[in-house]
Amino acid sequence: MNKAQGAMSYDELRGAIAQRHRALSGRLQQIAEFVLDHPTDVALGTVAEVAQRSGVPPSAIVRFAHALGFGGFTEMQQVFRSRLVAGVAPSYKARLARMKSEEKSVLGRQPAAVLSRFVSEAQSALVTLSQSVHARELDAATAILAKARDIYLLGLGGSFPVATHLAYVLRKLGRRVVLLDGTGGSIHEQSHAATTEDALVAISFRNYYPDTARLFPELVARGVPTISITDSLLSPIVEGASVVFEIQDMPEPALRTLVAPMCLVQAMAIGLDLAAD
Amino acid sequence: MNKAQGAMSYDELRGAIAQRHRALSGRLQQIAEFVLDHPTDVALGTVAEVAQRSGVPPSAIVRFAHALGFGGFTEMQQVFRSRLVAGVAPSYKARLARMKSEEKSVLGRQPAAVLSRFVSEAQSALVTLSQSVHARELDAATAILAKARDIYLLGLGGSFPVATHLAYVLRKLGRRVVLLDGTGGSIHEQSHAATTEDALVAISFRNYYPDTARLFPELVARGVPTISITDSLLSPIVEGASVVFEIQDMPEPALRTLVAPMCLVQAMAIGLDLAAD
DNA sequence: TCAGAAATGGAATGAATATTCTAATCGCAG
DNA sequence: CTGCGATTAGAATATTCATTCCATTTCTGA
Repeated sequence: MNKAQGAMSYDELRGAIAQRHRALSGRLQQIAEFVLDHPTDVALGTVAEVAQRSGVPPSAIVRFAHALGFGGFTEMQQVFRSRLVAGVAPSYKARLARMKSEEKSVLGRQPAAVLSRFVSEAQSALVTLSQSVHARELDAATAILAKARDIYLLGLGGSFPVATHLAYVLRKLGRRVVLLDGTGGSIHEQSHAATTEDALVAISFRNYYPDTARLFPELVARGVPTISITDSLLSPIVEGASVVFEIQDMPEPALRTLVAPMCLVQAMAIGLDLAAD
Repeated sequence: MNKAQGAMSYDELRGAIAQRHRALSGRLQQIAEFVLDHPTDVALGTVAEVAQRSGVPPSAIVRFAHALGFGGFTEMQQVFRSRLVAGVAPSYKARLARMKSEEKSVLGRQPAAVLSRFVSEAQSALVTLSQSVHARELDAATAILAKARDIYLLGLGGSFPVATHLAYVLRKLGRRVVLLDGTGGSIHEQSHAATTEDALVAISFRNYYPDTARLFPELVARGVPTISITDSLLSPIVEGASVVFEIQDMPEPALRTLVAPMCLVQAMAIGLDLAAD
């Protein structure tokens, strides 16, 4: 009733409820048991819904929140909601908050701190990658590459390193690769020979490089099987693609690490090689 | 507008949004992009909040929901909430178990298994990186780059993606960069203008690219301050370097992920930018 | 350039919601 | 059995919210 409950984590709240459980009145104990058993209902439901499911009148729910030191049900609900967002987005929220705060502090500006920040960012990007990429897509992608005579790679601007890396690995594995980099003329000319017998791997993140957005539909229209690696289903290289890998939470261009797409393309290339035997 | 949207999963909704995106009007497209980027905000926020964060009037949000075939915002929100609920149920343990089982199942030859192997390799590479790089070296490196007029980047063969990535980030930050890639002539000519006022970042791993081994000593001899990123103190770009970053345990060329050097160069670039203010 | 159509923004509206208030009930000591 | 304080339930209330409506602006095609 007296504690400051301003910023409380879900686990702390669980502890507080368990601790005070004995001291609560009958109805309030009943509610305590319900909310610990059904935290998701509390997070997303209204007072009336929670009241009905736990078999108490709505006002009792509000009294329960008051007894725990919250200003009302809405305030308590925030804690239950934080549990949901923590479960679904281990990277996103924490990353934004951390970057914001560290960016301004003196500590965050020292190169060593910057490095450790990028390392942990890369870690979470890898976790997200392994969760969001499904076996079906990878199988489809390697199948396309296996049948391709020549493999065309389209990745410009910030995505160029990914394309060059994939080119390097594929060539090491003996595949015929055409890297569309615009050197010595237009990309159009470089890609002119691509047919339905070949394959295209396109990589593009915001802001989508104009040439990529322009060339991609042309190759799709010519019937070239296409694997897209991008950060949004709305990107210009999604429509018409045979396989799409979506890599979420790419930070702004200067801050993105490319760790996730680099890993992905390498897994594609090596997986292709292993499956071929 | 016509589909029955009764029971729709979050992934299905994503697909539907992406599919109709082009057919939507300007404002609605803007909202489509926002909701795909901030699904959590949509799940937990009110119409007014979502409207404000996405920079549109509340009525537009409702029209967006209608355009997708929902009866209103509340109906659409249910789908976004289902994502939160799904994310919290199979918690940490289940995810780990899934990775473990996938790793062993039916050989490690399936593409999905290959990906998870690269991911965990990359994870450990990042840990090693943050342990082996010391603040003193990073400070020295950023100091060199801060004083440099032009920054020359030398990374060929398998290291080329690292060089292009560093070039991209440095240019985004407004630095003058010369990427030594041998396009349109010899690398020697490209590097001819480098002086003691400039700086060189050299990246090379086994087997050391011949051109790199040849060019590096020349620039050192001309007194160009040099930062080397390599995998052994015996590599040809160590002797004479002002700062050396040694990244150990690099696998054979085709299998290496470049995750560690990518992170390192980015931390260098951003650290340089933050320290400059 | 103009007319018609589509889209947009903002205010108005009515529903839904959390909260408060009060009368009734319960528990309990004397 | 009685009276008092704590507790409760449900109605009343004030607030917040989603939705609708309409005047205005912005596209589109001739």
